[in-house]
Amino acid sequence: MFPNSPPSSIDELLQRAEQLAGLTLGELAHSANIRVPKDFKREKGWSGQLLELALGAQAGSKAQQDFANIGVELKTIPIDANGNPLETTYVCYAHLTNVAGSQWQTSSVRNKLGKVLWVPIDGRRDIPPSERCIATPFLWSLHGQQEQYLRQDWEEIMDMIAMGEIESITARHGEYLQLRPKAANGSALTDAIGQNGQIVQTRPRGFYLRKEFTGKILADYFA
DNA sequence: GGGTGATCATTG
DNA sequence: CAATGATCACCC
Repeated sequence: MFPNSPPSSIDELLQRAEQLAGLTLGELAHSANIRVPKDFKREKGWSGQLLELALGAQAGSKAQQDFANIGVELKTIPIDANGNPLETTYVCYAHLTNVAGSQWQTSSVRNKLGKVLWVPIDGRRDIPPSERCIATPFLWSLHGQQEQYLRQDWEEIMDMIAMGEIESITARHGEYLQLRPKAANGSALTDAIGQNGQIVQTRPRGFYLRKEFTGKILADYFA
C-alpha cells in the first residue's frame, strides 16, 4: 500500500523510491486500486501524480517542493529505450510582473531544482502506460556548471521580461532553460510588462528544462 | 486566474 | 521528425 505520510528524511524517501524500480505503472497502480489510462491524451500528469502517491508526497498543488520538509522536488521523466528524455521538463510558473531586482539565488527555478528526486519512466508511446517500466530513481542536486548554465539562461529571460520584451521571447531562447506557454488553453491571459513599461495581457508562461539538460543528468547518473 | 502534475500535436 | 506552442485534469 501507499504511505499515508511524507518521508521524514531523504534516506526514507530514497528507500521508498528504490522499492519502485522495475515495477510497471500498471503494477504500481494496481496495488492501490488506481485505474491506468490507455494513453495520456487526457491525463497528461497521471504518472507524476501516481508517483506522488506512491512516495507519500502531499497531494494537490502547492508552489513549493513536493517534499518541503526535506527540501526535495519529485520529477518523473519519460525516457526512450536508450535512457534519453522524450520530453522537456516543466519547472515552474513564470511571474511576468514585479520582476525588477529578481535574483537567481532566490528564484523559484533554483528553489524548485535545488534537490530533485528524478524518477525515469519508460515513455515510449508504442507501449501502453500500464506496461511502462519505472527505472532507477536517483537524487540529484543543482550546483556547479549545471547551475551556472541555468542561471545564465534564467537571467537572460528575466532581463527580457523586465524590459517589456515578453512577446519576443520564444522557446528558442535559452540553451538549457526555456520559456513556453503554460496554461489550460489559448484563451488564458495574465499580466506582463509591456514595451513601455505598462501592464499588458499575455499568455501565461512556464520555465522548462530542455532535453539536452536532463539528458546530461541521466547520462551522468547511469554512466 | 494561478498553480500543480505533465504530454500532446501541429508544423518548420 | 524533433521542437515549439498548445492543451488536459485537478486543486484552491
